This record gives sequence, structure tokens and C-alpha cells, in this order.
Amino acid sequence: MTLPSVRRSVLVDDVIQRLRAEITSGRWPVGGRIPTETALTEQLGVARGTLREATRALIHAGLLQARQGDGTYVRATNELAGAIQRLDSELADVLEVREALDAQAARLAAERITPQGLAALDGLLAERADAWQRRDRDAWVRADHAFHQAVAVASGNALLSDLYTALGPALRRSMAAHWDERGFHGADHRGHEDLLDALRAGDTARAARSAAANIDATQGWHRDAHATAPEPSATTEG
Amino acid sequence: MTLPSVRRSVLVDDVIQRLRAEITSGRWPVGGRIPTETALTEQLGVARGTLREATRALIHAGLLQARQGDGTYVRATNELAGAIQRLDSELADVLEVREALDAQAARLAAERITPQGLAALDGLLAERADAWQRRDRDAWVRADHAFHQAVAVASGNALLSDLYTALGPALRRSMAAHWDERGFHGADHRGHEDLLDALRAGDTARAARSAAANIDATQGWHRDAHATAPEPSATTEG
DNA sequence: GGACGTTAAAGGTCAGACGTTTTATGTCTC
DNA sequence: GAGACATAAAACGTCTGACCTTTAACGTCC
Repeated sequence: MTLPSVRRSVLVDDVIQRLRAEITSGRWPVGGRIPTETALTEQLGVARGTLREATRALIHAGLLQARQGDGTYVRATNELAGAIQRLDSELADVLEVREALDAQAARLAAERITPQGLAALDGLLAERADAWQRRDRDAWVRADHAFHQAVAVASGNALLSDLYTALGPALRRSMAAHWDERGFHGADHRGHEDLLDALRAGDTARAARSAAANIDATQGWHRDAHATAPEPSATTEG
Repeated sequence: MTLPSVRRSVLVDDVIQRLRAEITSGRWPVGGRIPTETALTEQLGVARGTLREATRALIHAGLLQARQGDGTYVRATNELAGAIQRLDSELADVLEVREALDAQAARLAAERITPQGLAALDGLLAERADAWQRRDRDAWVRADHAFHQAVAVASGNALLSDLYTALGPALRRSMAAHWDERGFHGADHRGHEDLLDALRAGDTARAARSAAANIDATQGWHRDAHATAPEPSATTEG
């Protein structure tokens, strides 16, 4: 017979799926500690080796983090960020991708954003401006990223939002390598307010244009930083 | 002492890294079979359980595929496609993200594409047209995707290109679910030729506009397919 | 109350055994 | 000689049990 066989799925895959479901469902919240290996082997009725293969898969994927002698913790709810970081991309490349996503997020958000979304953006922009005045770099980075992230969420596109989130760590990692060489780059106040106005007005074209312009500013800073070094090999990259 | 300890990395992580290096370097080519567990345990000097944890991590990541009784094969060189597919995105969301990446790829390619790149695009477009005339759906899909992929590569942005590639399976998967409901959608001959012209001319704005217009056509097809069903719940999607 | 040593518990690694599936081999029959 | 079948080898899948390493909590001592 050519019956494609009952294809009794591999046990480890079942375990992976069940552990992953606990994470994605939020029953195991990010930052929390999951049950011990002993407990899980009993609950799931599998050998420790099988369970360890499953957890190791999720650890590599970036969903879990194991600490010997302590326990295993939840780190993320999807594997996107981990996958992107393993690509080890150049900052310039990350910025170009972010520019594309940013513009599209702005465009879509201009059509779909809700009053609540607009209010949230208002608050984040105020935080961002406040941090800038206090010269608090970390707070500014947080607020700035939260603002962009909120725009991505307001796009109503889950994939776009997830991608944007996942790009964050790679961006910060690359950025940090350049930051101390060149210093804190000048933040563009007006650009973000212009974007917010466009979203409020539902002006898709202006929103996209404004978002692109904001990224351009960062790219300009990045280009300038490199222009100071005549030889690319003189920097930390490469 | 507060010396952050020698941080003797976990053995499994070393193994994962070494296996992954074999894949990313191309020493283990995609589609090929990797050495058996017995051989690897000897080469690496680790227990079978440790090796299995490593391979399991790469299997879940989508880099490897194990077949009981046969062997383990290389499936991909990075974990992006696997990560994106686990998000289980809506087709509409995938199309919107692809639109953003497509336009950006076209814009960048218009600045950076080489004569060889242009020649390659010429050939792919001819293949695409030929498949269309022969009413060969599979060949057309392949050629169409290869064309877009080539544009992404011509952008000179590795991250953008990788993302585009990784989006492919998710796109095809979603698309297949809709295809038979609505039939093969009308392909736009002129749009792609217009894009190629813009690239040849180095016209970034026109290239981006053309790319966006091409995606719009697919989105229109997708929208129409849903418009035929008055109740969204009447379709296969959730 | 703080410094220190002890100890229990958690994850990390190793070893060996057996099960299940696939592929290749070899034999038998027509 | 070609095809069908039975057999055996090889590969991944799972289980059991032991021991190591690291961490955190506890308790003791000064």
C-alpha cells in the first residue's frame, strides 16, 4: 500500500509545540521562570532527554533562556528577533529595511489608527521630548523606539509590527557600536510631530513621506560618522 | 572576587555554533546529507545526547531536517524563513510587508544595480513572459518570484534580500489557500517591464512607484477574491 | 548584622540500551 | 531475467540512570 503512513509525529516535536503554546498563550509570561525539568518530565510523561531536546530548541530560538543552578526563563514569544540577530547585519542595511517598514507602517496607520492610538502616540512623543530636554540618552532611546513601535502596531498589520519589534535589538546592537565613536546624534523634534499630524489627518502620503524623512536623518548621521574615517577598515566594523 | 567568571560557555552552544558554521559556510550544502550522529559524536568528542540537543535546535530553526532511518539533511542557511512561518500571518499582512520591501528594493536597486544584474533581470522577465504564454502556472510563479528575488539581491542589502527570501514560503502558503477559490490571477506584463526600464534608467522614484503598483495588482486580486464572499467567515480563513 | 561555609536544587554532560523507520541487500519464484 | 518478497544493516528516536557544575538559600559564627 502507498498509504503515506500514519506519520506518527516525532515526540519531541509534540513537546516543543506544547511548550511553545505555553509561551505564546502567555500562560508562561515573559521574564517568568518555567517549571523545572523534573516537573515537566512528569507532567508531559517523557524522558528527560526528550524534554531537554525540546527546551534546547526553544532556547536556541530565543524563546527561553536557561541558567544552570537556577532555572529556565521565558525570553520572547516568537523567534523573529533571534533569527534576525543571527544574520549579523550591517547597520546601514538595518536602517534601510527599517525605513521601508517605517514608511509602510505610517501609511497604513494613517488609514487605520484609532483615537486611542493617537492619544498613546501623543503621550510617547511628550516622553520623548522630555527625555531629550533632560539629555537622558537611555530614556530618549526608549521613548523614541516606543513611539515608532506604537506606529507599527497602529498599522494593524501584525507581521509588520512583529518584524519591526524584532529589528529593534539588531538596530540597537549595531547602533551602540557606532554611538561612542560619534556621540549622541541630533534628534529631530519636528519630524515626529509632523508624522503624528499626518496620522491625525489620515494623510497617508504625508505620513509615509514624514516617516521616510525621519529615517533619513539617522542615515545621514550614520553616513557622516563613517565619512570621518577615510578608510572603512579603520572603524570597528569589517 | 567579582570577576564575571570565566563563563565557560555551555558545551551544547559550542556544538550548535560549529554545526551552524558548516551550514552557513556552505561546506554542508543545502539539500545535502550531513554526517551521521555516530560520526559527529566522534569528530566533536561529545556525547550523543549533547549532539542531539544541538541538531534538534537547528532542526527546529529550520536549518536541518532529520529523517528517521535515513539521515539528516540541510534545509536552509538561516532561520529567518522558519521564524516567519511560525508567525502564521494573514496573506493580506504578508502582501503589505512585501510591498514595503519590494518598493525599497526597487529604489535601492535603481541606484546600485550592475549591467550583469540588468541582464539577469532581462532573462528572468523573458522566462516569466514565456511561462505566461504557455499558461504554465508553476513555471510562471517560479519565474516571477525569481525576478523579484533578483531585484532584492540587486538592492545590495543582504538583510533586505534575506527577508524577502524568507517571506516567500509564507506568501506561497497563504496564496495557495486562496488560489483555487478564485483561480489564477491576471498577471501584469507591463508593470514588470516598466520596473526594469526604471532600473535601467536609474530612476529611483519611478522604480519604487512601479514596484508598489505591481503589488497593488496582487492585493486587488486578493481583495476581489474576498469581496465575492459577503461573509468573511464563509472563506477558509479564520 | 554581616561574612562565611554548607547544602539542596536546578540545569549540563555522559554512558548504554532498546525501539522504529528507512534503505539496501539478497534470495526466491515465475 | 525480472519482479516480489524476506532479511539485515544503518540511521534517527526514546528511555533510564548516573554524575558533574553552578546557583541560590539557609544557617552558623564572629
